[in-house]
Amino acid sequence: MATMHDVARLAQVSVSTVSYVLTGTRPISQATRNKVLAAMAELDYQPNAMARGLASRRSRILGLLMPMDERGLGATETAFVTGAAAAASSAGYHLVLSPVGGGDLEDLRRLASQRMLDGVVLMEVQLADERVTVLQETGVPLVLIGRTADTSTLSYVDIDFDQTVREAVAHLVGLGHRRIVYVNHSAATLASGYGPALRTRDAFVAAMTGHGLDPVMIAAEDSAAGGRAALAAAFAQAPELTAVLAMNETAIFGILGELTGRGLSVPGDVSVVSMVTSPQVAELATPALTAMTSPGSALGRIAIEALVRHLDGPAAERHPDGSAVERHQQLLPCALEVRGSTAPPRSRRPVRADQ
Amino acid sequence: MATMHDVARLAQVSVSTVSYVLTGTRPISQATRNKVLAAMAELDYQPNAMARGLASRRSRILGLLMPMDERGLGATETAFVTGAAAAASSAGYHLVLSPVGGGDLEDLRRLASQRMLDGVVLMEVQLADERVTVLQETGVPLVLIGRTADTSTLSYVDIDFDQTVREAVAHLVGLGHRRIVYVNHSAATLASGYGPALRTRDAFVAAMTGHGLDPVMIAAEDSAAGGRAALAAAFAQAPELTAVLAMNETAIFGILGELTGRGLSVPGDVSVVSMVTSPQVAELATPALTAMTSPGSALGRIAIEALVRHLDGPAAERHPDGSAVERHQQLLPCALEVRGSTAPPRSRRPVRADQ
DNA sequence: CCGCTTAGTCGAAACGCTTCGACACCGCTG
DNA sequence: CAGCGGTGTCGAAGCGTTTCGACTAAGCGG
Repeated sequence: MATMHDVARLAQVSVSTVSYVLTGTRPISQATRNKVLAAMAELDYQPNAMARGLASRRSRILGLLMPMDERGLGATETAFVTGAAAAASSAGYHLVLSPVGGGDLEDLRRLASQRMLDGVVLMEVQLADERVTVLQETGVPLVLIGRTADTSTLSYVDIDFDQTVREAVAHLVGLGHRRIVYVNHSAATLASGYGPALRTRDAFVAAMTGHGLDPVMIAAEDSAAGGRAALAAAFAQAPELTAVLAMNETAIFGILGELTGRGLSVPGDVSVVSMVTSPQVAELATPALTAMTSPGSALGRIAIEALVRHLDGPAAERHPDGSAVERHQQLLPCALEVRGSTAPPRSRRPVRADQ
Repeated sequence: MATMHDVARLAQVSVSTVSYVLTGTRPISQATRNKVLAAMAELDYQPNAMARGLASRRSRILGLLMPMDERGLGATETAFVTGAAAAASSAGYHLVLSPVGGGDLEDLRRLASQRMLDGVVLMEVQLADERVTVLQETGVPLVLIGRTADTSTLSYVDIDFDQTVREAVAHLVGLGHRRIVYVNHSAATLASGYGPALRTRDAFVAAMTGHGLDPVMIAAEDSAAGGRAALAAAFAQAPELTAVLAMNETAIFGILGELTGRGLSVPGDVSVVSMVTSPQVAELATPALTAMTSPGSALGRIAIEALVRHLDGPAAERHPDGSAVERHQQLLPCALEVRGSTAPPRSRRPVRADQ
């Protein structure tokens, strides 16, 4: 491994000059620059990231902390990651993903305190999230995807669940549906304070009552079986339902399966809208699902851009004691994409008894 | 941020002593150790990863290079990642995931040359994979998931596709199926030299002819539509088929949809086996799919363990010119898990014309 | 009681880079 | 022609660790 010394010697300049060529911190004449560049090329020189980081006190590495649970990353999360990676790379940063499990809060603190990460994006934030507290304590610049309950001191980017639900409901109501059931995440997830689940619940109630309709919500486990059970529960609570709005991307296949099992057709008998879903997943179903497409890659890009702006910003105070560090707080709506799973309700739908 | 100097001063010892307490490189008396530990606790000291890395020439960071395409990480890949992360963490390493897109070979070289990664695991290896070459050139310790065509100088862990296909076919043949169609990845994927697709193709031909049966393979695009088209093609080529073996996790939902669309029931009319699939995905379908479950987390764990063994090994030469660095080469089979999508074929299946 | 190992500690030299202060040289202005 | 601001370059002092050689004080066999 060639070092800057080697390059400097070969180019017959001082080490600092080589450094200036690399970083552009000070003006260097074209002639010198060329000599140095030539030497670097000849030696196949690559700067040592550690040394650079130590001396400059910035690693140019951004961390994306993603909880990795067993059910994997959907296309939504993936879009998010790729958007973030692209944004980071074009800002001259590396993005590393760190799969942080649930339990290791101490691990998180260590990771953040070791000064290896210039900044951090935290995904899947809960309304009350200890990880946020821990990260804030370490003083590492932080942007959230999702929001905690109190967002006053935080930067975040999140989906505009309110508007998303409102649009979805409007779409169904516009088609003529009156009896719409919302299949949310599980009761346990709701109880744990998972923001999207809670916010969509409230938004659904608001949207439905706004249309003068009765909001029926079912909590479903994140599995196909959960979806089936949810649909059964839905028919029990609202036998005359004509439309299902589902937040639970995993349960939706169970919902569809159960619908078919009951001899009901989609969208003939029941319309289905999937929320916060990627086109890829929506296309998996038969018929392809009308869905609220999440702004995945935009979300990632914006989060990183906010972080970078903070890092590269002029007077970016790291530990401002009360001083006004600018916060970036932004909501992005999902876009309605109509596919084959929604249609006007049958005008005189034959009432089927719940089996 | 407290430094070692601060700790040393507070504990009234030298800096090197603090370092020895931390690393255990040299014996330290219990009394001194306690003083130092107390000082560290009091100052909330966290070693600076950069400085440590610079001085010791090892970052204790392992990279998991994963191509992130638009269709996201399945549960299989996720299991893989979590397995790897757990193994890394218990070996005292951090695991970072780097989403490397397709094009940036130069980027890859830079990443690997910057001495920020002690070792690298590369996922989704193609039979002819330039990334492998690039990484080998940088001299960074490397373990592959998957294999290139020539594996002589490489360490890898991979799925035993041969055995997996053999078992899947045996399961179907054991049930009485004679006419089995294999739905592989797309023709383009095959042409690009994607190992799993090629190896399973060959294994399928071998397994079927071994049973005295005629192997029919269809290439399907990675989408629901691709699955539908594939099924249509399958019926065109083998109208009397009673079983489908699918490698293409994405296409399988299209296959199921098309089957239903044709009025065929699973497993009554046609049995379906999904290969290299996670239980989570298998459960999404109705009925739940009989599948060959991939050894995801074991794969990740083993890859990392092999890498760590190489790094922590006694005389681990980084650039051995011809010397025998031990290679780790291992194949893991997928496990057959029978669910609801396979059954004996109808003895006298009513022949349906292709629509 | 003498040299020899061994446990325990220290000081200083790296590690490979950034960055600060200094300085030389240039062409200008007044 | 003194003085000045700008440009281009250098040397050296860090950045926060690890690690090496050296030193001291015991402990011990002969």
